[in-house]
Amino acid sequence: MSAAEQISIWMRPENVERSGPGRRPGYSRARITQVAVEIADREGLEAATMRRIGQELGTGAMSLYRYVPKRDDLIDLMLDATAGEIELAGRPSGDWRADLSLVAHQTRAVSLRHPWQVTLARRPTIGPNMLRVYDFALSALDGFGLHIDEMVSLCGMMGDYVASAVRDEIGWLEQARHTGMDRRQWMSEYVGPYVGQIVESGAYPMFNRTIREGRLSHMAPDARFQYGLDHVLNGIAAALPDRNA
Amino acid sequence: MSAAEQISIWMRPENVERSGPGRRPGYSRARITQVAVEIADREGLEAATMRRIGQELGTGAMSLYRYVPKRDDLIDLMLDATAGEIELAGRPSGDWRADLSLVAHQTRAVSLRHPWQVTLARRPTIGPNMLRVYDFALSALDGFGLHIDEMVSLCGMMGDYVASAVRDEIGWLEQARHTGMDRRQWMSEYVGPYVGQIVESGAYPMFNRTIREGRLSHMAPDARFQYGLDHVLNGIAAALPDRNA
DNA sequence: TGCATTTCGAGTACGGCGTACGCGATTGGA
DNA sequence: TCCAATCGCGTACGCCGTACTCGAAATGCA
Repeated sequence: MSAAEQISIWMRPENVERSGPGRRPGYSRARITQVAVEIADREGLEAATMRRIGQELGTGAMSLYRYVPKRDDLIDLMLDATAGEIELAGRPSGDWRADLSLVAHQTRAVSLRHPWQVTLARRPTIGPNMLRVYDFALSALDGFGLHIDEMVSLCGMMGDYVASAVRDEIGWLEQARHTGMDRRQWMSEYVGPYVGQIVESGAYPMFNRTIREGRLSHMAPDARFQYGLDHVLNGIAAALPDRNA
Repeated sequence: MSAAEQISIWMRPENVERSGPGRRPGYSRARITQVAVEIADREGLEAATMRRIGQELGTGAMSLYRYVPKRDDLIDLMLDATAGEIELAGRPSGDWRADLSLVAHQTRAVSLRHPWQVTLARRPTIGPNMLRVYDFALSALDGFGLHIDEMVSLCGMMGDYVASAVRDEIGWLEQARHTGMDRRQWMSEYVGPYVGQIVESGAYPMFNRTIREGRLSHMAPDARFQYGLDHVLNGIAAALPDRNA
C-alpha cells in the first residue's frame, strides 16, 4: 500500500469549488459529519453506521463515499467538529492556571455532550480545531523560561488526565444507566465479592483502603474532576522555575 | 436487561470443578485466552476473531461460547492475562520513585509486547492481575501521610501518562511500519503541508515551535518515555508533604 | 442550441463479523 | 442399564464496511 493512502482526511479536502462539467454536489462533509455526530450523541457511535447516516440524509450508504473515503476518516471529522465547540479566548489571559483549567473544563464539558468520544480506540489525527486548543494550552505555559519540550510534556500530562477522567466519568454514567448502581455500590458489589476473601484477608490492602477510607466515590463528579485536576496543576506548578504557582 | 448480564467476566467463573453427568470440558478460558493473545500479538486484535481463535484450536467459533459469554469478555481476560506478565517485587522497596518507575517501565514493556492493548476502546474491567499492580503502585506512596484519595490521584496521574505515552509510541511504530516515515518526517510532511501557510503565518505559533525547536521527536523512544515520566514523578514528588523526593 | 465530458447519486453484491439456536455425542450417577 | 446434564459444533441470521457499476444531471464549447 502506498503512503498516500495513509494520509489523513485533512490532506484530502473535498472539492468544494468546482467549475467544470458534472453534477453539483448535493451533500457535504460538514453536513454528513453533523448528522453523524447527532446520531452518535443520541445512540452511541456504533449506531452511526454508514447506512444509518445515509438514511438520515434521505439517501443510501454509498452516496456518502463521494465525500468521505472511509468511515474512520469520518470519525476523525466528527472528533474535530466537536473540538470546535471548545470555547477559548483568542489568547491566554496570562494566568496559566486559569487558562489550563479553562481548557480542561471546556474539554470535559464537550466530551460529556458527546460521550461516544471516549469509546474511541484510535488516537485521533489532529485536525484544525484540535490544533487550536493544543496551541492555546501550550501558550498558557509560555513565558516562564520553559523549553518547548517541557511545555509539551506538561500539557500532555494534563491532557492525559482530562481524557482519562472523562472516560471514567462517562463509563460510570453508562454503567449507572444500565444497572442503576452508583459508583460506590458498584465498587463494593461488583469488585468486592470477586476478590472477596482476598481483600478481607489483606492481600490487596491499599485497594481495600480505597474502598473503606476513600471519599472520591462519594464526591460529585464536578468535585472529583477538580480534585484530580488540582493535583495535576500542582504538579505543573512544581515545574515552573521561579514558583509562579 | 438484567443487571446480572452486565456483571464482569470475573464474577462468572467457569465451572472448572464438575462432578455431575455430562461431557468433560475439552478447552478452558486460559487456553482460549492464550491463543487469542498469540493471534493478537502477531496480527492485531481485529484478527483475533472468534472464528479464527476456534480455528487455531482446531474447532469452530461457537465452541468458545461454552467458556466465554461474549467476545468483549474474552478481551478482558486477554488484558488481565498480559497484566500478569508485569514483574514486581512482593512489596515496594521503600524508594517510592524507584517503585513507581518499575511499574511504569514494566507496564510499558508489556504493552510493547502486546501492541493491540492500546487499540482498545473500552476501559478494561479490573481483573486480579491488574489489581495486584494497582495495589503495588498505591503502596509505594504509603507512609508519607497522604490521604488514600491523594495516592489514588497521584498513581492515576502516572497511569494516565504511561497509557498515553505507550499508545503514542505504538502508534508511531505502526505508522512507521506502514509508511516508512519516522516521527519527525511524519510531523513535517503530514501535518505540515496541511496547516501549511497557517503555521508559517503564525496562527499556531506554539505548534510551530514544537516542530522547529522540539527535540522530543529526535529522542530515542526509551529516552522520550523517561523524559515524560520524570516530569510526572516530579509532580508527584511535589505532593509529598516533607519533600521526600 | 446541441453535444461531449465529467461528476454525482444510488443500487447491488460480497465477504466477514458476533452470536442465537438446536442437535447429536459423551459422560457420571441412580 | 438408563437418564439427565453437559459439551462440541454446524447452521443461519442480521448486521457491518465498502468495491463496483451505471444512469442522470450539469456544465463548457462548437
